[in-house]
Parts: sequence; C-alpha cells; structure tokens
Amino acid sequence: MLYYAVCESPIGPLTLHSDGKSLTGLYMKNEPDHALKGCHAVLDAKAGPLPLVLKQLREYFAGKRRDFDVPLHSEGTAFQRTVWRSLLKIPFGETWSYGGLAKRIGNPGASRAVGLANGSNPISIIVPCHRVIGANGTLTGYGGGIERKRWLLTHEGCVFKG
Amino acid sequence: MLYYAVCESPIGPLTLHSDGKSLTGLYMKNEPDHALKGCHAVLDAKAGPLPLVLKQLREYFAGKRRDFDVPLHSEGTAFQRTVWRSLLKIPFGETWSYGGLAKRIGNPGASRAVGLANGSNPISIIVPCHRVIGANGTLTGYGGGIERKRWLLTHEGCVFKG
DNA sequence: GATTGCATGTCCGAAAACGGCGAGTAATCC
DNA sequence: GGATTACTCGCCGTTTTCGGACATGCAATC
Repeated sequence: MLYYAVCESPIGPLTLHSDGKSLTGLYMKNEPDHALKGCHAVLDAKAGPLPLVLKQLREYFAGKRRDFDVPLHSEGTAFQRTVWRSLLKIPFGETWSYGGLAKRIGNPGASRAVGLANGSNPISIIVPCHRVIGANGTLTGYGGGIERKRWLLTHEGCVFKG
Repeated sequence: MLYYAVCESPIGPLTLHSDGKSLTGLYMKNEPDHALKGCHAVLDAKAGPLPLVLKQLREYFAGKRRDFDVPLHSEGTAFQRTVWRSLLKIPFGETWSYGGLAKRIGNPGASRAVGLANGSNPISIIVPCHRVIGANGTLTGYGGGIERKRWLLTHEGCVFKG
C-alpha cells in the first residue's frame, strides 16, 4: 500500500510518497519518477509521517528550518545507499563536488557514478542531492531541472557559477 | 511464510511446499528448485492442504488414485500458466507431444518453448508434466531425471519408446 | 534416412552504451 | 602572462541490448 500527498511550493507542486511509516519519495513536477507505481495508491495527507513532512517543508520554504527530521526509507543498490547516506551529511548552505563526495565514500574515481546515483535519489530536497555541484562551481544537472536547483541553492545562500 | 513437508515414495523423497492455503510446490530429490527459498520456512506436515496432498499421493503410488483434487497455486508468466493449465487436462494414462500441446494452446510454433515452461513447472506429478513426450514417442527429458519420468509413465500404463 | 534451418518463450551472462564528472592539454582573448 | 573556454580521455555503477542455450517439431534438402 502506498500513501501519497501533494502540496504547493515556490518551486511548483511536490508529491510525497509514504509506506505508512516512513517517507519513501518526494518528487517534483515533470520529474520522471513522478508517476505513482503500479500498486494501490491512496491520496491521504494524514498517513504516517506525511503531516510532519508537510509541516517541515513549509518551515523550510519559509526560511525557518535548515535541517529535516523525519523517518526515511528508500531502496537501492549498496552503492546508491552509500551515496544517499552521504548526501544527508552535507550541511545546509554548503555544497560538495561530485568528485569530493566520491572521495569521501572511498571511491575516488566514481565521480560520474555518483552523479548517476544522485539522479536516482527518490527523496529530493530532504535528501539534498541539490547540494552537489561540479568541481568548477557550475550546477551541471538536476532531475527536477537546473532552474529548481538554482532556486534551492540560492535559498540556502550558497555560492555557485552561472 | 512457507510451510513444507517431506515424504517417501517409490521414486525417492518428495518435498511439498505450501503457503498455508494451497499447494505451491512438489519437488523431487536432486531437482534444482528443491532448495527452500530464502524466506522463513517451517517444517509442518499438518499445515493447510499438506495432509490431504500426502494422503492422495500415497493412494496414487498405491495404484488406487488416478486424479488429484487439491488446491493449487503457482506463479509464472502468462505463457507458463497457460501451459500449466493445459497440463492438468491430460488424463491419467495418456500422453501428449510438446508440439501437440503447443497447437492446443493456439501457438503451434512454440513446441520448444512448451518444453521450457514444462521444465519450470513447480508442482511435479500433480501437475503432470511427465505426460508430455516427444512427437516420436521418446521421453526426451525431465526435471527429476528421465528415470523417474519412465517410472511414472509405466505406473500409469502409458506406451512410449526406449 | 540424415542433416539443416527455422519458429518460439524465458533465463542468464557478457558486452556495450550511457550519464547530473573531472583532470589535463591546447587554443583563445584581453 | 593569466584567465577563460573548448576538447579529449579515463573513470565507474547501472541499464539496456544481444547472443546463446534449452525437456521440440516440421519442412526442405541432400
């Protein structure tokens, strides 16, 4: 069973997914994975952690929250989970490079693979894949579109090129 | 949860699988799928339909039963299920050819694919994949070994080559 | 008769392609 | 010179694609 909710935000509508206990997805409009998976999906903004997530998202966009504290659950390969875990360690207002993250997980040559794992992160914003940018300071890419990445980083007071 | 039981027979030990409601597998010794799947497996010969299955198997091997009547459940592709359903229509004492079965399910060229689907039948004996032999009367193959196929067909009074 | 070629569904392993990169080099612009 | 672009090439996990192997049988060919 999949519960989901939709909310508005400065970067357009967001869709939240939950298994009833944890947050399992957060997708932006036009994102490929946005489609609800085949199984039974129920629109219920009060299911499990969703009210808490919605509240913290409102605070984040209002500039009153820098860190999230909600139960998360996501499935992926060992490498992907390693990357996603690392993402959670990037502080608000800071950015890492793809190569830097690769080094940090002990796999220095895997910068490109990091980009791929980054792109398959199911929980945008809260698992802050937007805080990873190119080594030369350019944004390079983002699942939800470069524009949204630019908005989020500006909102967090980061410095970057372009 | 997977329940299983083991019993002796003239063709060696048999292992029965059940989900608690239906019979989901019947494997012979040395058959590849014999291994219990990863999840929790419990040895319990009294679970669900297993006592009924054991009783009917004893009667079958004693020559006192020609047809089985137990709840079955198995998962596979559309093609596989079509083949398995057809197998249940082959009467005791009769044999079909792979090509004949292929024609019967409206897929005349699929005789070879029928062999493969046959080989992946999880419920031996009761879903009588042993009643399918080559068009020229030879046994060709059997998951549990040709010897057992020969024994079963002889026990059912069939005519074949070799 | 013996051999060859084709049709058919599924699984499995190998190989190749594809990115949300980055470092190094060369050309270009003031 | 020094800084900025443009291009090339290696890197690595994931996905996609492809080829082969099978519990066959029919037709065509030699």
